[in-house]
Amino acid sequence: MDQHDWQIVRATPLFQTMSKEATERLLDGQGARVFEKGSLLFQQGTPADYFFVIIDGWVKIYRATPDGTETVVHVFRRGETFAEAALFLGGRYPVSAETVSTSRLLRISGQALRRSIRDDPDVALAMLASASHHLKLLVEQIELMKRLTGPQKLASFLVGLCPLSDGRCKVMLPYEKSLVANRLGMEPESLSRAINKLRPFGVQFDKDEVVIEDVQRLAKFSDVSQDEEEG
Amino acid sequence: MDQHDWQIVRATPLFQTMSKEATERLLDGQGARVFEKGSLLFQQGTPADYFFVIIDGWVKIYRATPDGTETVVHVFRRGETFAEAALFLGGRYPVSAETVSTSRLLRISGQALRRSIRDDPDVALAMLASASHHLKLLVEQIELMKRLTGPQKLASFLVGLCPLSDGRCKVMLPYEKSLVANRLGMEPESLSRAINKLRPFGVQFDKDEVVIEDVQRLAKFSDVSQDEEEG
DNA sequence: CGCGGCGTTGATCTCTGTCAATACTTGTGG
DNA sequence: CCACAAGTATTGACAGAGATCAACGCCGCG
Repeated sequence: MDQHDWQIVRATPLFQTMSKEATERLLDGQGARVFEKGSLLFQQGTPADYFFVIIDGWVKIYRATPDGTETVVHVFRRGETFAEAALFLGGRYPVSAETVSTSRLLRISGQALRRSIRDDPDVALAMLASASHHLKLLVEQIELMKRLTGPQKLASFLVGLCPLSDGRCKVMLPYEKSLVANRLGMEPESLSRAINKLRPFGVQFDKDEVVIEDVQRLAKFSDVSQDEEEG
Repeated sequence: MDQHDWQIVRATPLFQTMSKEATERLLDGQGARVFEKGSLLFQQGTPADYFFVIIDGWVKIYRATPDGTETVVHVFRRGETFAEAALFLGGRYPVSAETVSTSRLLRISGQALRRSIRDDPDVALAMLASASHHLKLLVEQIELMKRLTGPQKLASFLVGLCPLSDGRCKVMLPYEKSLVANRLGMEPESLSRAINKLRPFGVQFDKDEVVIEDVQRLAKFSDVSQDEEEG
């Protein structure tokens, strides 16, 4: 693993509070593996033996429903870990995971993790911090889903993509629009319409490139009751 | 703490995998305290020093939004623990908590918990199992919110209230309908209408008493696309 | 008795899902 | 280089679900 990858690992919520030694022990000298776009990392219901660190790329976590449709629970990005929780839940993944872009991932053994937790209380605390962080993310997502309209959800999604919190900003949609739509709990058609409704607020879409005139204004739009701004 | 309370504690996801000794150390000889309906247990943004075990009653976890409305994230019941996660998240509660019925709660110090985790790896694993359980609940709730219509959400809520998984069942709504509505992500008016739509499926409402003719039928209704049953 | 909180009902409107038709993109093979 | 097919995105028309607004009933309480 090179210096760059190491930096990303050390910046994750899970590893940032963990000691250098404990981290190295867990990684066990393994490097990141490349997964093509669309690779199934694990499937709902199968034994949970590993968790993952995303060095680069995007991974969707989803549940398949009886009638074949899938519900995207979350899409993780570079610098995040996922599936740690599954290792403590009776040994089976409660969701499925798939790369939605070509990605580089570290795979870490659940066995090793358990051993580390037993050996080093700090690892345990780091795990708890990371799990709590995930909880918080989900809580926020629930709130978001309940409160906001389609265009507002899109706005808050875009704001989350921006590296800056104000001013002008150009970002790229990290994955397909149909996935963005699912992620935001709407149909692709509704996403298209949401995109148009955002245009008057200084958001220009061109393919998968998005130019946001004023990030703060967009953030405001996603927070306040929709018609308090000029339309 | 009497025998009965102890049994409830030992049945929680958190304590069931924890040793008897570790549990006793955490409880520290303290008994359950009674909280009137409407008691604020902690407020979003304040320092997170304790977590709670519900011996009896119901507690809502919610977030206040800028414009004054509140979004209910979850309502916990007897035999559940909550706010553990907050103890590992930079020291502040990210949500508020309030009893929605008169309740008996155990309050456990975050300090003591951290100490226990350092002393005993099994406590750490129990905590992780519990956090993972909460994660799973939230994931399920997200899926539920995205996929189901109002009546279906109500149906799945009622099924969750039933002690049995089939046959006839009579339950009481544990808290006000307006809270049920918020919990299910809809307006009180829509809940009223959902109640009516469930009547043809063998669900009778009388005030806060609900008689369900056939729990399994109701469960099926909440799972399948709405119009596959007679209506 | 009258007030206030909660719940229901009705009318209306808005948003989103659905279905169908049409672009646009990409990759394939001639 | 072009033709074609498959996947993906957009647009329009329509219907249904739910929000909103307003009115009213119910009930507990001073």
